[in-house]
Amino acid sequence: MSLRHALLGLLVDRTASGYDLLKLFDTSLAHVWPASQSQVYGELTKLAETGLVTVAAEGPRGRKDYALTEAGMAELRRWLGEVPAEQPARSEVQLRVFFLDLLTPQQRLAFLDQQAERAAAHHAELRQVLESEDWTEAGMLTSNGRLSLEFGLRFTAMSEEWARWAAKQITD
Amino acid sequence: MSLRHALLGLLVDRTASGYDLLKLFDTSLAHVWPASQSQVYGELTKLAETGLVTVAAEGPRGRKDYALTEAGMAELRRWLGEVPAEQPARSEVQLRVFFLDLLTPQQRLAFLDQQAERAAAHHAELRQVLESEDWTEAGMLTSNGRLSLEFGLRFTAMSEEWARWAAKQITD
DNA sequence: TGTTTCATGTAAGACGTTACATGATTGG
DNA sequence: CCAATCATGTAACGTCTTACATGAAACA
Repeated sequence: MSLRHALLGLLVDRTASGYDLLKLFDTSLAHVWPASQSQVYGELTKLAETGLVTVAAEGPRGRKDYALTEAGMAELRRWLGEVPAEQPARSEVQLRVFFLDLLTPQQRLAFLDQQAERAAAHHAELRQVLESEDWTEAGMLTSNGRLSLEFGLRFTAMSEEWARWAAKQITD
Repeated sequence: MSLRHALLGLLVDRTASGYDLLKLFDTSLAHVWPASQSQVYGELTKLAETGLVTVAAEGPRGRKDYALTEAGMAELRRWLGEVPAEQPARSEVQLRVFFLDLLTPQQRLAFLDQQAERAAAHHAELRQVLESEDWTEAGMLTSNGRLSLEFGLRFTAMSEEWARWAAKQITD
């Protein structure tokens, strides 16, 4: 139930509509916990029913401004205090690697090259975020966002290196 | 639909029952694409209905030995030839990092330390697999399995380093 | 006035998890 | 004969994706 907690977390220092939250997801949380429109609206309704958030105000086009309740804040803290369960790591790319020898040598190499390129592109994208963001501002990329971004940078760098290494391995 | 293709892939060089496949998942594919018992049996039934696999033989306790059909092999190759869609990376851990400042400084440090320990433990586990497996044997860990294992090793090493780095960052 | 942006909602279906349910065979 | 292992299946429930549907307000 991480989506629920992501929403609660985003509502800690602002009140927001589903529409606003959706944009926050697309910017700050996109690489960490993506969510679709229907999911966000659905979850907000449930959250309001449970009393973890309330509709603090209604705006122009049926806009509902949600605010975190005390119960919501308590739930968020409870979740953060929990020891997270180890989540099963699923990687379609690694699954393909398992069956790589069903491809021709050229195809294998092309696949790994492509993965390397992809990781490099993603890395560059994150680097741009790092350089463009104003880390002192109270946007959503606080110092914590910086930590998470660093993880992304390291992950993409590692992924590219691995793909290059793997390509070399299968060339022998 | 990766589960489907994982099953087809495992049936390339052996015929196997759902029970056998389940064990293969728990050993070789556990870290790449885990699957539950009900999922495996359900998918095999669908696969047989579609004609991608057939029941080649029936054994003792209602055991069904599945074999890959030509259509199944074709589908597997088609899938492997495809350019994989970039999959949304969800990480509960990184989501928690985003909201880390709702915890006390001690809790934050404890969380990151725990993550570092977890990554280190996972890394050690994979290293054991690397050292114990006989890579020349035709078990399921072929040279491809080696590539995938290397990814796991690098990923867990990177994760630990990141967590240690992050812990240092928040100490300042 | 017409296009863009804001804004919310629902429905169908795929995928995954956990739990329940059942029974045959093997080996000690 | 009893326990462990082999072996399959179903049902309920939660999550996520894609697509459909609708309309108000802002702005040019």
